[in-house]
Amino acid sequence: MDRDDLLPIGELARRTGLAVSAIRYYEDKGLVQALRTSGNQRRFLRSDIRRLSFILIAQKLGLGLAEIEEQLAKLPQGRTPTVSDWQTISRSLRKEIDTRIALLNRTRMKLDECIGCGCLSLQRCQLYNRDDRAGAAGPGPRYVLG
Amino acid sequence: MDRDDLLPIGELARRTGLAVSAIRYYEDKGLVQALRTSGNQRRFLRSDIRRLSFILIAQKLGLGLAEIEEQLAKLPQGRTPTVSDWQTISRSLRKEIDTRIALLNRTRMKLDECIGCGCLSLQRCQLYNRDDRAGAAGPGPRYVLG
DNA sequence: GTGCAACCTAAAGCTAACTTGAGGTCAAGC
DNA sequence: GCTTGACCTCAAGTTAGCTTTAGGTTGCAC
Repeated sequence: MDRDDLLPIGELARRTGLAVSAIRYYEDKGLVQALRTSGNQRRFLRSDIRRLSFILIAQKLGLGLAEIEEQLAKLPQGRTPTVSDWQTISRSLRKEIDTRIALLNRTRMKLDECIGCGCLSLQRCQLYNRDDRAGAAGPGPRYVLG
Repeated sequence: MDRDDLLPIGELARRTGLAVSAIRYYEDKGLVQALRTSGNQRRFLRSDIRRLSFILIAQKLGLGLAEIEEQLAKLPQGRTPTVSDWQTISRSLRKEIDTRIALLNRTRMKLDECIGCGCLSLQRCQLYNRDDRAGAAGPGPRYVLG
């Protein structure tokens, strides 16, 4: 881990596509940590590129920064993350993706039925009928939204 | 369309699971319209239940209110939406879902490769390698994020 | 040793999508 | 006719996730 492995914030921004201000914001929120030069400038580890990239991907999945931090908390404090550190965290992300795909499939199936029956605007709609007919099973399109 | 078909805002809230304040907000944004009683209270059509439910579903898909409004704009102004009105709009939503599922599948595939190779933390990562190795193809995990 | 881009902090501003609060009105039951 | 809960408006507040602004410092190149 020699000097050359330490990146100034601008370089990290270039590598990740993030804005410098965003990275500082993440540091503030505890999602990344930076070393400091004698002149108080931030210096990041190479491994922070992955860390930030992970944040980007997880965000796309709709996770909030707080949840992402929980995931990242599984990574080691002092040392650079190993292969299996990232494997653990990736698997967890994969589960998240699976869940989302399943939910979308469910929604799509219901929607297909709707397209067929013209639902969404009719009494016999699979999505809303329960509430609309009975008005007792709790409000809204919860059937589809889980 | 007699009197009984007109719902006060609280009833609509109950039916959709939305907060009264949220419905007022949507009206303000032009997503729903309300009739008014002589005493200036809002009265909604039954069909607004679907309209609001549609908003809820579309939101779950990550659409913003502005985009949702675009969709809803396809519905007729004066009259109650027909079967085929909703079919049109549902099909459009279905496309959106398809896109999202495809993106998630792509991300998952890449992530699977990563779990196998330990990526995310290594040089040979499929997700980041391009940038990290070449540093030229543009920043960040764009490969996966599209 | 000087210039200037890149860096620093702290605070304020921004957008989305609402909620909350203040102060007042409406309408249905007793 | 009075109480009470549901309704009204308008303005301000809230959370997330940043960006922008202002005013100042660092560090590398010439």
